[in-house]
Amino acid sequence: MLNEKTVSHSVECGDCPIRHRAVCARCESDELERLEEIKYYRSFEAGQTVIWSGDRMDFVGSVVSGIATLTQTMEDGRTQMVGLLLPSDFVGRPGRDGSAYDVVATTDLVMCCFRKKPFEAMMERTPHIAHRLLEMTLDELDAAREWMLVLGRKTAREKIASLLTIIARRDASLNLRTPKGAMVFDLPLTREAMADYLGLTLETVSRQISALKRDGVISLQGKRHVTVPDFSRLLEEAGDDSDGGLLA
Amino acid sequence: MLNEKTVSHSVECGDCPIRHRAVCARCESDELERLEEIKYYRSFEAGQTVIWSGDRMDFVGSVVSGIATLTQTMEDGRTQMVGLLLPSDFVGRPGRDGSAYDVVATTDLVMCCFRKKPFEAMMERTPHIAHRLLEMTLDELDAAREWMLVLGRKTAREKIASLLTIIARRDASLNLRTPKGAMVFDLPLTREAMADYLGLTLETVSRQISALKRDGVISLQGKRHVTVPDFSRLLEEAGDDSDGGLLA
DNA sequence: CGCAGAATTGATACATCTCAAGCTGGGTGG
DNA sequence: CCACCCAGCTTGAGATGTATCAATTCTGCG
Repeated sequence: MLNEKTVSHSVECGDCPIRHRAVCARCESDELERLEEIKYYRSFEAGQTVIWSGDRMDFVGSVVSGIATLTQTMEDGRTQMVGLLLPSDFVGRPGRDGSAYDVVATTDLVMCCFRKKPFEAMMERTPHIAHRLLEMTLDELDAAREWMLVLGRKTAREKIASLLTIIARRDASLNLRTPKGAMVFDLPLTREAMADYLGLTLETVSRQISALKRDGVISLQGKRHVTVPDFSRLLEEAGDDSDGGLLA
Repeated sequence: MLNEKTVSHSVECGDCPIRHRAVCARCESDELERLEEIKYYRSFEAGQTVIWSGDRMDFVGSVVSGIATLTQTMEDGRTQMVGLLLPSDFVGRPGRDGSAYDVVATTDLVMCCFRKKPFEAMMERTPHIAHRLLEMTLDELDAAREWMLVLGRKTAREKIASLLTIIARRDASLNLRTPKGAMVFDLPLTREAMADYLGLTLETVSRQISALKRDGVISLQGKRHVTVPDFSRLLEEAGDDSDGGLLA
C-alpha cells in the first residue's frame, strides 16, 4: 500500500465529526476514553485498495471522511458493488478473520481503526457499542434489501434515478439543507462505479444520464456536478412510491 | 387472518428443534426460563400473509418450522423477494414499529413469538440474546450481499443454478447429509416465487430449469423434486468460483 | 371426470449489452 | 504556450438475452 499513512496526532473523540453517528455514538465519556486508547487513524488516497477480498483483516473501523466501496468480483471479471461506505459507516466484521469483499477508497479516505481483538474484547464489556453496532447492521440490511429491489426489478432509467435520489438524500442529510426547490450535489462515483452499483454497463449508465438530462429531470455542470430542479420528479422516475422518506 | 391459530400448549425450549440456531441459541437455562414466560406460538397455513408491509408489528419471533418469504412490492405490482426465512431465522426488528416488508408463509408455518416490548427489555438485560442477534444479522447481511451479485451480474441460467445450490446446501445442512454423489431435495417455492427471488419472469425460470434438465445438470421427478447428480457441475453453472463452501 | 392452479413451450418485441468510434477536459512535457 | 495524451465519458449500430403475449399441457383434487 504505497501511499497509505498512519496519522500520528490523534483527534479527540469529543471533536470527531462522526461522533454522533458511528459505532461509538452511544458511548459515555469513560467508554470513549478506553476507545481512545486502542484507536488509530489511517489515510488512503483515492483509488487505493483498503483490503482485498479474502485477505486477513486484523482491524475494524469507521469511515471518518471520504467514500469507500465494497465490491464482489467473479472469476471472469464481472463485478458488483454491494456497499457504499460513507462517513460514520463501519467496516469489518467482529468474529471473522478475513474480508469477504474488496474495500476500495474512491476518494481520499480517513478511517478510525481498532485492532480487532481489543475491539471484540471491549464489545463484550460495553453493551453500548454492541447495541449501536446491531442498530447499524440492521440499517445496512434494510439498505441492502432496498437495493435488491433496484437490482432485480427496476429499469435502467429507474436505477439511475434511484441512485441519484440516494446520493441527493445523503448529501442533504450531511449538509443539513432541506431539499425544497433545487438540489445540487456532486457524484462521488465514476460512470463505471455507478454501473457496478446498478448492475449495468457504463454505456447504459451514460445513455440514461443523458436521457434524464434531455428530459429535464436533471442538469449537469461538467460530468460530475448535478442539479435536480424538482426532487419529486426524480422520485417518480425512480419508481419510488412515497414522495417522502427524506426524514428517514 | 382466517386460519391462524395460537397454539396453547407450549413446547419446552429444551426440546425445541431450533434451540441451537435461533436467537436464543446462547442463552443459559435461567435465561431460557424467562424467555419461556413471554413466548407463544403461532401457526399459519401455506399462502397466508403473516404481516403486511407498513403494518404495525407488535411482536418479533423465530421460524420454528416451515418457510416464509420477505417481499417488497412496487406500486405497479413488480415484486422482489428480499429474504427467505427458514427454521431458526428471526423475524422483525427490535426498535421499529412497522414491518418494512410483506411476510408470507409459503408452506405451513410455525413461529415462536415474543411481544416486542418485553423482548426488547429482555435484550437490554441479556447480552447473550443481543449478541446472537447481531451475529445472525451480520450473516443475513452477507447473504443479502451475495444475492446482490446474483441479481446484478448473473445470467438467468446462473441465477437458477445459484438458487438450486442454496437450497441444496441448506437442505444438506438441515438433514446432515454429506453432499457427495447425488443430492436430492424438494423445491419449496413455486416457479413464480423463484422468479421473484431472482428478478426474472416465471417463464424464464421455467425455460432455464428445462434447459438445465436437458443438459443433464439436474433431473426432475415431478415438478418439485430435484436430483443433482454432480454438485460441482451445478456450482460451475452458478458461476461460483470456489467449489467448496459447503462447510460455511 | 373435469376443473383450476401450476408449469411448459412458442413466437415476437424490446431493453440492455457489445463492439467500435469519437469526444472532452485537465495535466504534462517539449 | 501549445500540442499532445489519456482517462473518463458520450454516442452509434448491431447482437443478444430476457420479457411479453398467447397457447397448450400437466397435475392434483373435489
